[in-house]
Amino acid sequence: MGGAATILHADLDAFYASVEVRDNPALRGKPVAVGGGVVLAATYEARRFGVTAPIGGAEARRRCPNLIIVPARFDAYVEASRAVMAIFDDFTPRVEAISIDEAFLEVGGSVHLFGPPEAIARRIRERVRAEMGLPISIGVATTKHLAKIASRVAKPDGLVVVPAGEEERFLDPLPVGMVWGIGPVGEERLARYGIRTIGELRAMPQSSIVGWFGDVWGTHLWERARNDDSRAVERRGRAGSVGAQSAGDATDPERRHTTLLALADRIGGRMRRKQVAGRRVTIRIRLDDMSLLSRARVLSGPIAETTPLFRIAVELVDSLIAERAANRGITLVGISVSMLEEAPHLQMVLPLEDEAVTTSGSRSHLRARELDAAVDKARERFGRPAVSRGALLRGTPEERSPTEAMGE
DNA sequence: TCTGGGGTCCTAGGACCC
DNA sequence: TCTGGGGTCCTAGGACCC
Repeated sequence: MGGAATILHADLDAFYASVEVRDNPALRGKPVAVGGGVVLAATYEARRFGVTAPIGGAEARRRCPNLIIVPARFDAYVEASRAVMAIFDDFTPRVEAISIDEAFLEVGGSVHLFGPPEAIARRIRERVRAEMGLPISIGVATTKHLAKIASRVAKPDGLVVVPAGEEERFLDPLPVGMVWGIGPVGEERLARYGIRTIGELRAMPQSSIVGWFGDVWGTHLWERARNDDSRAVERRGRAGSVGAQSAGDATDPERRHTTLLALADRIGGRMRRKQVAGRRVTIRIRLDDMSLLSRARVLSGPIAETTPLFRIAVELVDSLIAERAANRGITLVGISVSMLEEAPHLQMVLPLEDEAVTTSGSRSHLRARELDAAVDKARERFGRPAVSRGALLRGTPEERSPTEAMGE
């Protein structure tokens, strides 16, 4: 089976909460949660009381009366994440960041410089502790999947190495919920067949698992149970979608439209900053019973402008509500844009570009682009709240703009 | 215990084409 | 005569991850 154990999975412990404790020593050793309405992260002292993301703030206080709740500072977390990833880069060029607080590292090529993988893992942990003041756990194994499980077992603030040849002995006693991709629903389904550990899952014939979970998923799970995972560590390309959502009462149309505009604006701004545009717009609503409904539209050309995105979203959301959720409470709305393409020309409107845009798009498309550019620029100088787009909300969507900015 | 916001991937079924 | 099989694209929904 496979080669040597050269894949690291590094995972910062209780990341947001650890940053808060680091920056405010008075919090050290105390039960701390980050968030407000909902707990986003909690220190291990708080977890002992059952405070885990994502429970509500009120419930968290009930479980742990001494809990200290601090608001999230996302800028600080992004900054800390970048610095930690830069430390990883010092040990290997093959770093695959999979979220703000975790990454895979392939260190097979770094052994001649820094010693065996276990030594590299130890040095990384020391540097992150010394330079960033943050605890980090690392798993070392022959595959990504196993390294990820190993880092979970290592938590908090630990290191677990699974040498080549030891994979099954390590995996078999662990609960199936540790397998990446098996959540509460999958765990429950497997329990009905009497399968609770990875070893029990591994003992099942592939045909049974495929029968339960479908072709693709079943095969994935079967392979993961036997550590059959050949995925390489690769630097990530850009994301496949850009989205935003907002929980809260959106039953009233006016309020809903205001929320949708804010979401479209946030998404549009992010897309323009990343220089991408997308062809599919998906909206999502949540009803008062927590059920979710979605609707999508594929456009003939990609968009990244706030105005058309807003108008398409309103249309999809309102028609979905009219057809499927009239007289129901709406508790969340969300927009997402996918099927992204590079769009390097989006950010600025230059004089020369006017012609190109007018011939390939419509006149209103160009105006939307100019408006976006102006708003983006003003925000850069004066900050977000300085500029709002009140005019878009007056009247019905149809009255606002003469042309649909989607493809022609 | 009724819970945020950002994502990914998969399934099933329908429309449509040859 | 309503009938094959294969492929692609799209829509809606679900589960999962951090």
